[in-house]
Amino acid sequence: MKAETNGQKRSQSRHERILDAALSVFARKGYQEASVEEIAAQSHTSKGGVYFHFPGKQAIFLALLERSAGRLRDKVDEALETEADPIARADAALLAVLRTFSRHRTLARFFLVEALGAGREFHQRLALLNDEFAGLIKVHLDDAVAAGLIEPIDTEVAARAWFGALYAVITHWVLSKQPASLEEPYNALRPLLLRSVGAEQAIAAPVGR
Amino acid sequence: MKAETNGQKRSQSRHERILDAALSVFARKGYQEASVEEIAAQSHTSKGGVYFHFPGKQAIFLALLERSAGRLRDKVDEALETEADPIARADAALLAVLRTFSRHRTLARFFLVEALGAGREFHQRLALLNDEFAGLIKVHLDDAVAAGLIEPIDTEVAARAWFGALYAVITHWVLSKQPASLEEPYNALRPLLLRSVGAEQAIAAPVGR
DNA sequence: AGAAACTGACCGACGCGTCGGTTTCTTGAG
DNA sequence: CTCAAGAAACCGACGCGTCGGTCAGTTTCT
Repeated sequence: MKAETNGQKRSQSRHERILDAALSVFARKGYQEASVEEIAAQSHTSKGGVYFHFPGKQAIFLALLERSAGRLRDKVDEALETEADPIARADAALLAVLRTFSRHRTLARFFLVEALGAGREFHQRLALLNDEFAGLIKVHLDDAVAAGLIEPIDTEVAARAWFGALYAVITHWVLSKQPASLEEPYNALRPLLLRSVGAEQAIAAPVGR
Repeated sequence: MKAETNGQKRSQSRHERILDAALSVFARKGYQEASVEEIAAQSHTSKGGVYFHFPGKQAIFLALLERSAGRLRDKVDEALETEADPIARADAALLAVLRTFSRHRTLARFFLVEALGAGREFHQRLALLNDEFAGLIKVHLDDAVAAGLIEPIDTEVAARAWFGALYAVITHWVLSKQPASLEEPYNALRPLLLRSVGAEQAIAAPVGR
């Protein structure tokens, strides 16, 4: 199919431009305060143009959420491929998330702060995404237990605790302006997480920059 | 001064009733969806009556936040008095928070979920409250380090990690309907937290019900 | 020529906050 | 104790700004 016409290309790029603008506006103003008009202006189109591509404001937000989650997922998957040891894989996943957010503060703000303020309709989707990531950690902790690397623990709770700890550290970084890098606090966090599941021997050198 | 007149008493109780209603409505609908009208109805008063006691919707929310935070603080302070050992004190603080939320799901939902969705104006205040609680944990971890109970670590990050872990576990409990009690997951969480700061010897029997 | 993409003026719902008016309480003089 | 007068508390209809969403008309592509 030679469906890759100019029209579709134009449409495609406009579609992306709208999402880019939405990310910027949502991160800057929050969901409620962001107006469709402003997203339209920032993507160099008009309100009607936006409504040609999306059925409504909510859909823009959801689409942006999915796109962002997908990109984050890709980063994590990519990082997972470089490690074999279960503990190292979990560690790599956390580090990948942290590095992505570290480079894209806007994304971090959107994901961790503004998404929660977007309204009841999104809590469900957000909870699923959180569960997905916590579940990812859990899988590797389970592997580590199975491999005898760490002693048996409640990996469900451990995974959620890791997730929450990472979440708290990143969110604090997003909301304050202090630490230039996220990797510095992570170097302090990592040993804590590893020790918490009884994997002190796995504590390696600090992550480089 | 015998200012404790009937009028002030009536006013006081109405004031409280409005906050009680606001807690219920905010927890049920979220900040944006909650209407002042509905809060008025639920507190058996009128819109004008509400506006006599509060300058606006935002002020109601803020007042409720402060009242709730104060009550939680009291619970924590109370729990702290029963323990002497720094690690036990930090543990007691966490448990007090957990138990309070466990008993008042509405409060938990308001504090941990809806408050974030209330808008940009509240992030500052919320961040301060979080810092306050994380700071409380930090103090006791510092004490534990000073007393040689645990080895020196970055207590700032450790405190935030503890906070985040607790936060994640409670939030998951709020959003899902599964575990009847919060104390069960906490019994799994506690050893993790203690181990994370190298205080395994302090792991005592599970908390009773 | 016809379809797809886009424009922006306009509509309508929604809900916060206001305000003139009413009820309930407090006070103190008779 | 009684009652008038002022203060405090309360009521609810309405004004008004805001913004998501619509649509008839225009431009750009195939």
